[in-house]
Formats: sequence, structure tokens, C-alpha cells
Amino acid sequence: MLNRMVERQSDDLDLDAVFHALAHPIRRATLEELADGPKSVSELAEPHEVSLAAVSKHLRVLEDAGLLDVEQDGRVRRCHLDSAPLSDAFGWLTRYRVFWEDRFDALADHLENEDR
Amino acid sequence: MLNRMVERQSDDLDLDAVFHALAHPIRRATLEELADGPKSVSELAEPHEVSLAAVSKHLRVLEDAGLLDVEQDGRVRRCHLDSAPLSDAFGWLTRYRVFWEDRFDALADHLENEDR
DNA sequence: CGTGCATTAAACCTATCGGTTAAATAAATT
DNA sequence: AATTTATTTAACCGATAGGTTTAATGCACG
Repeated sequence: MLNRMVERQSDDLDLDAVFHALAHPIRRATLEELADGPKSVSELAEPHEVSLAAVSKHLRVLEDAGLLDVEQDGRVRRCHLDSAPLSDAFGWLTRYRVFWEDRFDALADHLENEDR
Repeated sequence: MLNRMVERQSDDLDLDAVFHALAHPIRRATLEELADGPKSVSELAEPHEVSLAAVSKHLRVLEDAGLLDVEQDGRVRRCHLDSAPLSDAFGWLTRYRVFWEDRFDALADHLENEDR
């Protein structure tokens, strides 16, 4: 309990950034797209109906949250998923698992029996 | 895949709200406090150094995200956790578990061997 | 070497966020 | 009935979000 209070400063900043990053549909979609493998900025922007500059900003938010890394490849920036911060978010949620164990189990079963 | 595209309208709104709600330390702390059982607005506000009105607004955000329910008890509003939306957030993260299975397992072990 | 392509930066706009203080509401107490 | 207590609403404020359009940057290629 006290541990968590002490750790809070730095961890909380991360969690703020990660959850904030996850709070926008374009950014979540981007992470989903990156799950298939690395993609360029243009490739990531293509399915969305906003400007390239807007997507570029979203990517910055994801990058600042540590959710994606960018690798310069000639004139193209190739983005790939970094899932460590997702683990942090997952970890936070998991700590509360004890308070909603029944729902958690139901969900786990549900996800288990799904088509991917 | 197409399923997710179709479900997206409503689910995404929920996820936007839930992740947004989780992106603020006071709101996450509030959920932690509620894990011990229902609490009044004043009780929830006490540990934080912002005004009661500010906490009241945070509670509204949590309520709008469906993360807490409020039960009127005389002149006091008693808040209690509703963890279904946390399951949604958990579910979203879990779908990506396959892409970071190693980290996920490491985290699971870590959480497993922890002091609560 | 100049032109095109991928991406970011800058400037700008409107809306939302997160906080404040002060007033309003509503129930409990005396 | 008057007053205290619990909470929300209102009005306000500066900062951030999320989008636009128009440069600017930087690499590639004929």
C-alpha cells in the first residue's frame, strides 16, 4: 500500500500517458494496425479520414506514451509496436481483478472462445 | 474483423470514455479507494488536495464512463464501483495479448508473486 | 541538381479539461 | 423555523486536445 504511494510519481505519469493515448479511437486503431507488423506513417494514415498531419500528431502521442517506436528508413519512418506500456496498463487493471473476479472470469472465457 | 468494425460505433464511445476516465491519477486513485467499499463524495475527496467541487467533477467523469454508480442516502451520495467497464478496457488490452505474449507472461508472474 | 515524395513544424481555431470560488439546492439537526 | 452539512451548479480561467492549412525539412531519384 505504501509501496504504491511511493512508486506513484513516476508510474502514474506513465499510466496517465498510456491511458490517455488509448482514449482516442484513431490511436487505438493505429495500435491494432501495427499489430500486423511495422507500417509507415502514410500507411497508418491511409485508412483514416483525417489529414496526414493529424495522424502524425497521434503517432507522437503514442510514441510519447512509449507505445510505439519509430525507425527511420530512408525518407520513410517505420513505426512498430512497443507493448511494454500496454503491460503497465494491463497491470493496473489486473490489480483490480480481485474486485471483479466474476466478471473477469466471464470475460476471460468469452475471449478464450473467440475467433482470434 | 468485420465484427469489430460494425460494433465499433458504440463500443468505441465506451472505450474512449473508460480510458479517458482512467487517464487521471485522481480518478484512478478514486477507483482504488472505492475498492475497499462504497464511500461518500466527501470521503473520496478527503485524501486529495483539490477542492470538493473538483472531485465532484471527477466523479461525474467516472460515472459517465459507467465506472461507478451513485446511490442517494439521505443527503449523502454513496458511490460504489461498477467494474463492468473495466472489463471492457481489460478486454481491449487482452486482445493484444497475443502480440506481446512474452511480456504478458512476465507480468502475470510478477503480479502473481506480489504482496496482494 | 532539381524535382517529387514522406513527414514534421508552425500557426491558427474551437472545444474540452481541470481547476478555482461563490452561489444554489436539499436534507438533517437543533 | 433557522442553521448546519453534503453536494452540485455556475461562472470563470489558463492549459491542453484535436483538427485544419500552409510551409519547411530531408531524403531519393531521374
